[in-house]
Formats: sequence, C-alpha cells, structure tokens
Amino acid sequence: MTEVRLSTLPQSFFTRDTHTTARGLLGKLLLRTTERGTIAVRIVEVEAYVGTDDLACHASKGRTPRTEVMFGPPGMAYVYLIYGMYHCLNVVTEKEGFPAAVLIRAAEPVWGEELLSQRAVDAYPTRGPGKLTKALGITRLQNGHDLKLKSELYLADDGVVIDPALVRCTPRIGVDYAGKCSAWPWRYILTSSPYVSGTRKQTGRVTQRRNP
DNA sequence: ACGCTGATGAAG
DNA sequence: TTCATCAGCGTT
Repeated sequence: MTEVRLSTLPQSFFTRDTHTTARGLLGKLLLRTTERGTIAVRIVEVEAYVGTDDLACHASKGRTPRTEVMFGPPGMAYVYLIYGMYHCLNVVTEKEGFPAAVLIRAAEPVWGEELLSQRAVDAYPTRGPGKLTKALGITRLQNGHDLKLKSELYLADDGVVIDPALVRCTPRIGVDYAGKCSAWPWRYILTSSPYVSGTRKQTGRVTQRRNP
C-alpha cells in the first residue's frame, strides 16, 4: 500500500474565473467521511454556472434564500434538492459577492468504494449528479460547508496531473429552458473516464445523444 | 417518452 | 395561498 499525500485546495484555487476552476477540479479528489469510514472519488465531469446573466444559473433569479451561499465566499458547498428527490453538489467560485459555482456531475471511486450507497445495484453509482450525492450521503445538511478544510467533506489534490488533451467541453445537461445560454459549452469532461454521464459504454447502446 | 417528488420563487 | 417549474433518474 503506497502512501498518498493529499493537499487541501487553497482559497486562491476558487477565486479564479469559474471556467478555470471548473477545469482545475477535473482530476481532483472529493473526500467524504461518515461513521462508516472515508470514501475518495476523483472528479471527471463538471459544469460552470456563472452570475446573473447565465439563465441556467440559479442566481439569475437574484439573491434568494436558496442561492445565498453562491453569493458568499468561494470554496463552499452549494447543495440543493432537485426534482424533489436528488441533491446536487456545487462548489462556490469567484469573489465573494459574485454568484457562481461549479456543479460536480460525476466522479470515479478511488478508495472506500465498498462504502458507496447503491454499489450493490449500480455499476456506476457515482455517475450523474443525483447519484453521486446519494452514493456519498450528501444532502442540504452540507449546504454552506467549507470544502477547503479537511473535514467530513472536502476537496483535495493527490498530485495526479490531467492531460489537457483529455478535457473536452460540451453544452450543459438539462438546461434547455435557458434559451441561448443552453448552448454554451460550459460542461467539462474527462473523455478518458467511463464514469462521465450521458454515455453507456457498458451496454454499448446509445439511444439518444444529448451532446452529439 | 414519462412519472416520481417536494422545494422554490412568482403570482395573487 | 396556490401554481408551474425543475442543473435527475429509472423504467417504458
């Protein structure tokens, strides 16, 4: 068992332009500790949501109780309930007062895979934003949590370097309602990962490609 | 293509 | 206080 050295991510990582931070999060680790142990997953798919002009961004409605943390300091978790059933985990970015965040859509298990919820019934329990949070036990209880500090939920760098040639951008998923913003290529994926959502390499079938 | 499900924000 | 809507997912 080789020793792995983890570094937390500094505030300066998150204050940058949201797209830079989004790309930077690809390959980083998300660590989740519960009473059962610690799980580490490597981020392979993210989306940027930026400011009030981005009609797909919740902050386009202005400052509301839900979006409050997006207006706060960067590096915090913005977690909300979607479709009455699933939670989505976002990382707040940019300067305090400017609402923006990166949605974590998918990740690859690295350690503690046996602790993932749904592991027994789903070959890819961390593929898709709703499944990822369910697998890691993330709910609104973690809304506003500081992801920069070692804790029950935080981000870290284990030194793995991502080849920029493996990063691809596409339009964001599920934001057709956002008019012209829906076509903006603000989704970033690691093409090398089978955990990226929207593909079904396992069955070899693609019934409908949302991002041709 | 559709139903599940409840928080959310806008309308009244 | 209602109402339409929704950054997903599994099944059809």
